Amino acid sequence: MLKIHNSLSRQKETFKPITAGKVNMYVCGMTVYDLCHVGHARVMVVFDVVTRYLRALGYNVTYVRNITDIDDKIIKRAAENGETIQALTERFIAEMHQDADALGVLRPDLEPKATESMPEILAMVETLIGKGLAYKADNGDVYYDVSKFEAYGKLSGRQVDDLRAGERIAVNEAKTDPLDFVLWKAAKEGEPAWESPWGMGRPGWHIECSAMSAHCLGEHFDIHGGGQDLQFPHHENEIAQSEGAHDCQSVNYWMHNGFVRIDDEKMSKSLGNFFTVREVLAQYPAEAVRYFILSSHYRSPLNYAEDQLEQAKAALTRFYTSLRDVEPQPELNWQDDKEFGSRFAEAMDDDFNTALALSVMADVRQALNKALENNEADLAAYLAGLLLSFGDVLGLFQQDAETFLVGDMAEDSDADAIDALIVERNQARADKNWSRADDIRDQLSEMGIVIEDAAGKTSWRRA
RNA sequence: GGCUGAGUGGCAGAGUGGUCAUGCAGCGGACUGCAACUCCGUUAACGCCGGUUCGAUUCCGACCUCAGCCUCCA
Repeated sequence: MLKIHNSLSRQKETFKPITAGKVNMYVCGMTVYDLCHVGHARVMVVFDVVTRYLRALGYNVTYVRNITDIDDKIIKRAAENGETIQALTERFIAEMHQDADALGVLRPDLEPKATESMPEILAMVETLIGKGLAYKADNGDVYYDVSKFEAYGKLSGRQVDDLRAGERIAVNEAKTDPLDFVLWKAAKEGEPAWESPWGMGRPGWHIECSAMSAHCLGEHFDIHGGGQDLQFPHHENEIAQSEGAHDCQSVNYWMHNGFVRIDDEKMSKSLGNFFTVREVLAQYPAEAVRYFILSSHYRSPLNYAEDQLEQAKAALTRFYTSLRDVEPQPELNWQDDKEFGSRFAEAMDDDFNTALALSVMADVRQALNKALENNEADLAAYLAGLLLSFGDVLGLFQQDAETFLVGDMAEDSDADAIDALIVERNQARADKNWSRADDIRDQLSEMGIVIEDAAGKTSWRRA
C-alpha cells in the first residue's frame, strides 16, 4: 500500500486516488529564461520516478508539468539579450527538453504554457473578483485579498498574524494588505501585454498554475508537486486561488522535494552557487547524475559534490559490469518476485524511498554475481531481468551495458588500437612475458582503459 | 523574531525500542603470473543532557548545532 508524505498534514498518508485506477498529477516546472541547474534536475527526476512507479502500480497517470514563459526575469533577460521573449523561451524550452531527455526523464503528458492559457487565467481572475476575493487596485493591478480566505496558511503552517509581523514583507502602497498578492499586473511601457477587463497587462506568477491545473486536470486532483521553496508563498497562494474560485478542495496530496545543496547551502540562482545540468553532463554520465539524485530520499537535502558523482558512477559501473555478460530474461515483472520484488515495493511504497530501493537492487546484483560464479545460467538470466525491471521504475539501466562501460564504439577512434593492444598483451601473457604484458596494461591505463581478465576472455572499460 | 525540517560509522545514506541496512573506502582471505573484476569474512555509528523502560540511536523533555521558508527561486 503506497504511502505519500503530504505537506498539508506533514504526515505520511495512505494514497487513495479520487477515481479508482486514475491519478492526476501536476508539478510546477521551469521558468524558461536560462539553462536548468541541478536543482531543476532533481525535480524532474524525482517526479519522473513518482510517475513511473504509479504507472508500475497500474494507475493511469496524467502528468502535467507547466512551463512559465512570461515573467519579470524573462522580460529582463530577453531585453538584455536583445531578442524577443518568444525566441528566448523557445530556445530554453528546447534546452530543458534536451537535459530532461539526457537524464532519462520521460516527457510529461501535458506541458501547458502560461502564454497559451490566457483565457483560463482571465476567467479565474474574474471569478475571484466576482466572489469578492480579489480587487483592482489604484495602480491597475489586481490583487488577491488574503484576509477573505479563511484557510490561508494551511499548507505552510503559518498564521496570517505571524506573516504580518514579519519584517521582510515588501511594502507596496497599492495593496490593501501587505500579504495580498498580485493576480494581474498592469502593463508597463514596452512590456508584453494581453487584453483584459482591467486593461492591458499580464498574469501574476501564482495564477497560471491554478488556471492550468484546473484546466488540464479538473478543479480537484490527486497530487501536486514541486520544490520545497514553492510551498510558501507559491503553493499557499495557489490554494487560495483555486479553492477560493472553485469552493472545493483543490489537491489531495502535496509533495515537496528537498533542495540540492553545495557546501551545506542551498543551490540557487540568486546565490549564484549553481551548476547547470549541462556542465555536470560534460563531466559525468547522465545516468550517474540520475543515480546520485535517487541515492537519497526525495525530501532530504542532497549535497552536491564531485565525490558523490564519482560514487554514483562507480556504483553504476558495478551494476553494468554484472549485467555485461548475461542475457537477461525478457519481459520480466519485478512485482512477481517474492523476495526482492516485495522488498522493493515496500521501499517504494514508503513515500518513494529510492535510496532503500537501490540497496535492494545492490542485493540483487550480488545474487547475480554469485549465480554467474556458480554457472547458474537460468538464475543469472532471471536476476539480470529482475534488475532491468527495477531499472524501468527508477529509469536506470536503460542503455546497453557495453555502451555504458566502453562508450559508443562507432564514434570511438581508439577502439581498434585498444583491441590490438589487448591481443598483443594476451600473446605476451601466453608467452609468460609478464613485463611486456604489464607494460601494455600500463599503457592502456594511461589511455583511461581498465583491463579485466576473465577466464579465457579479456574485456575492458573506461575508467 | 515566527514557522518547518535535520543531526547515524572515514565518506554517502536507509532504518529500528532488544540479532544484518546498503554503496564507496579500510582490513584479512579466495581467485589471478601480478593486477582488475568477483566472492567470503571483518572493523566501525547513532549531537549533548535528563526522563520513561528490564532495555533507547529509535519514545518524551531541555539544550547545542545546521539547513530551509517568511523576498524571485525547483
